[in-house]
Amino acid sequence: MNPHTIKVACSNCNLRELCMPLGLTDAQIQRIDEVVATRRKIKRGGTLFRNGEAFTSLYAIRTGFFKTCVATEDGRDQVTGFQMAGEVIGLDGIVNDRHTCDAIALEDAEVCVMPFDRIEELSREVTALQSHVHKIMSREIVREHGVMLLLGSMRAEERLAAFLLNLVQRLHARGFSQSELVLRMTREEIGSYLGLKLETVSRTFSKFVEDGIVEVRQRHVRILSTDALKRIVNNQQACH
Amino acid sequence: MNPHTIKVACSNCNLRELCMPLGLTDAQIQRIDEVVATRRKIKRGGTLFRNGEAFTSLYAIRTGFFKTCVATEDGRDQVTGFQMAGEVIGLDGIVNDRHTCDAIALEDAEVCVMPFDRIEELSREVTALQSHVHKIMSREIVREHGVMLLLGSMRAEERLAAFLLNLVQRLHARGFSQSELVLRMTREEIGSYLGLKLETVSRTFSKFVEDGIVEVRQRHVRILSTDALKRIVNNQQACH
DNA sequence: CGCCCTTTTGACCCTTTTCAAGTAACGTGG
DNA sequence: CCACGTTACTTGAAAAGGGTCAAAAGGGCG
Repeated sequence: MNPHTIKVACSNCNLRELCMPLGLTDAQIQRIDEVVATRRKIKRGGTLFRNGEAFTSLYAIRTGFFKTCVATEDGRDQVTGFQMAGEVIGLDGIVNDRHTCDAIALEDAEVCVMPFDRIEELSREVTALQSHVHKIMSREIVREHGVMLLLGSMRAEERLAAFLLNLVQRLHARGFSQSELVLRMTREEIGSYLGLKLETVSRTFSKFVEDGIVEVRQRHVRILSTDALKRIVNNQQACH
Repeated sequence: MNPHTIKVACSNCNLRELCMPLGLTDAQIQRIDEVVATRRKIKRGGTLFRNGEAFTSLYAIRTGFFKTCVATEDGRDQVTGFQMAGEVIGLDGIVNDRHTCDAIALEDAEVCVMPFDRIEELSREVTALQSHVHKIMSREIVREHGVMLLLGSMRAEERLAAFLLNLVQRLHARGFSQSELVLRMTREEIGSYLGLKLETVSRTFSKFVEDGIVEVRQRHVRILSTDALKRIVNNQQACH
């Protein structure tokens, strides 16, 4: 065996608490290692799966950053989410055994391939895994409710503020800064996610900079006032 | 036993093919009857569950029509979906053991109460049920992708056209007309779902009427040209 | 070093919202 | 069954928020 191929199992993965259930016995953790069949590396710009492809597996992101997007025949396109380490993608494929969106890596990435039939088999035996799978799917449904609220009832500034707060909060949960982040996506991709044109995203960033709420240098963003962003999302008066 | 209380089980429910898996053995169908604990009637305007309430069960709609909506503290409100007979609601509650949206009956309704712990227990034994639960959740995720596309990239006419086509298609699958429908919700609720103000919904209906695409009398809608609606959704030229 | 992609900014236009007024339908109670 | 109050719906006019088009500047990668 190649000495460089370190056996990386869920049982000793530092992301386990993000993508796997807690409070398992050692025996159960051993079994859950069986869920991950292989790993797969995807280069920046590469696709993990595409609309129409056969669904076989869910993917847990080990490193890197993805976007998922849906498209229509007439060329409309919508980013449905941005996913980072510890998050699971591919749930859309379960219902029809085909993926209905594209998953594209926004930076070099590595995922754990978890064949879905194996997940189903094992979750019949390990109750904690069964519950975990249900919670992951439910969490995605609730997340999308939030996006619908954003798209349906917020103005441009509110959308961008909510977006930044959400990103930085998820990054912070992974040990990164609460106030600084590097965007992995273009203004156009942000706009597609937020239901705005890229020019509007750019202008809104500029407005935030003018108002002293954030500093922006390219894709590097430093949040100067989290509270101001929260006030914008909550549609409150600035009470400097 | 009350002679008026007819035992209504999944095994002889004509909606079974909508809310339960197909191709079961008789023995499996018997077991699945155990999933439904009770039934519950909700009057028009009543709530099936509310944001913050403890999650215990999923609900299969037997009769009636529901809306689900999320809200923020600052009074923002978003209808996340309209549900009809044979559809399952409550999936949002799984992740945190609390509901995160309200489910409100838009007409007198009856639901089958399916305690979730019982569903999980039984789906460990009946593979078809397990698979079915996964597909229902995945279907909801895919549906919401479609709503995100609508909210993020369509104009008012396109949204309303897509909405009408979706409604009539689901009603047709339940044996109703392909071209006539009765809206169970107000213009305001349609607007909330579509990310539009009620005035815009009203104006867009009026425009469709002017163009001879639909007839509207209050909540009664007759679709005169399904093709025209499809062309609007697909952003195509009218080719009279 | 140079090309290309991304981003910014301006000016103008279009869609939708806002505000307002009036009308129609519905349900409730007498 | 009718009158009344309430809610839902329609329509107009003005305003605002984003979109579109265009041009130019800034970075990054080969």
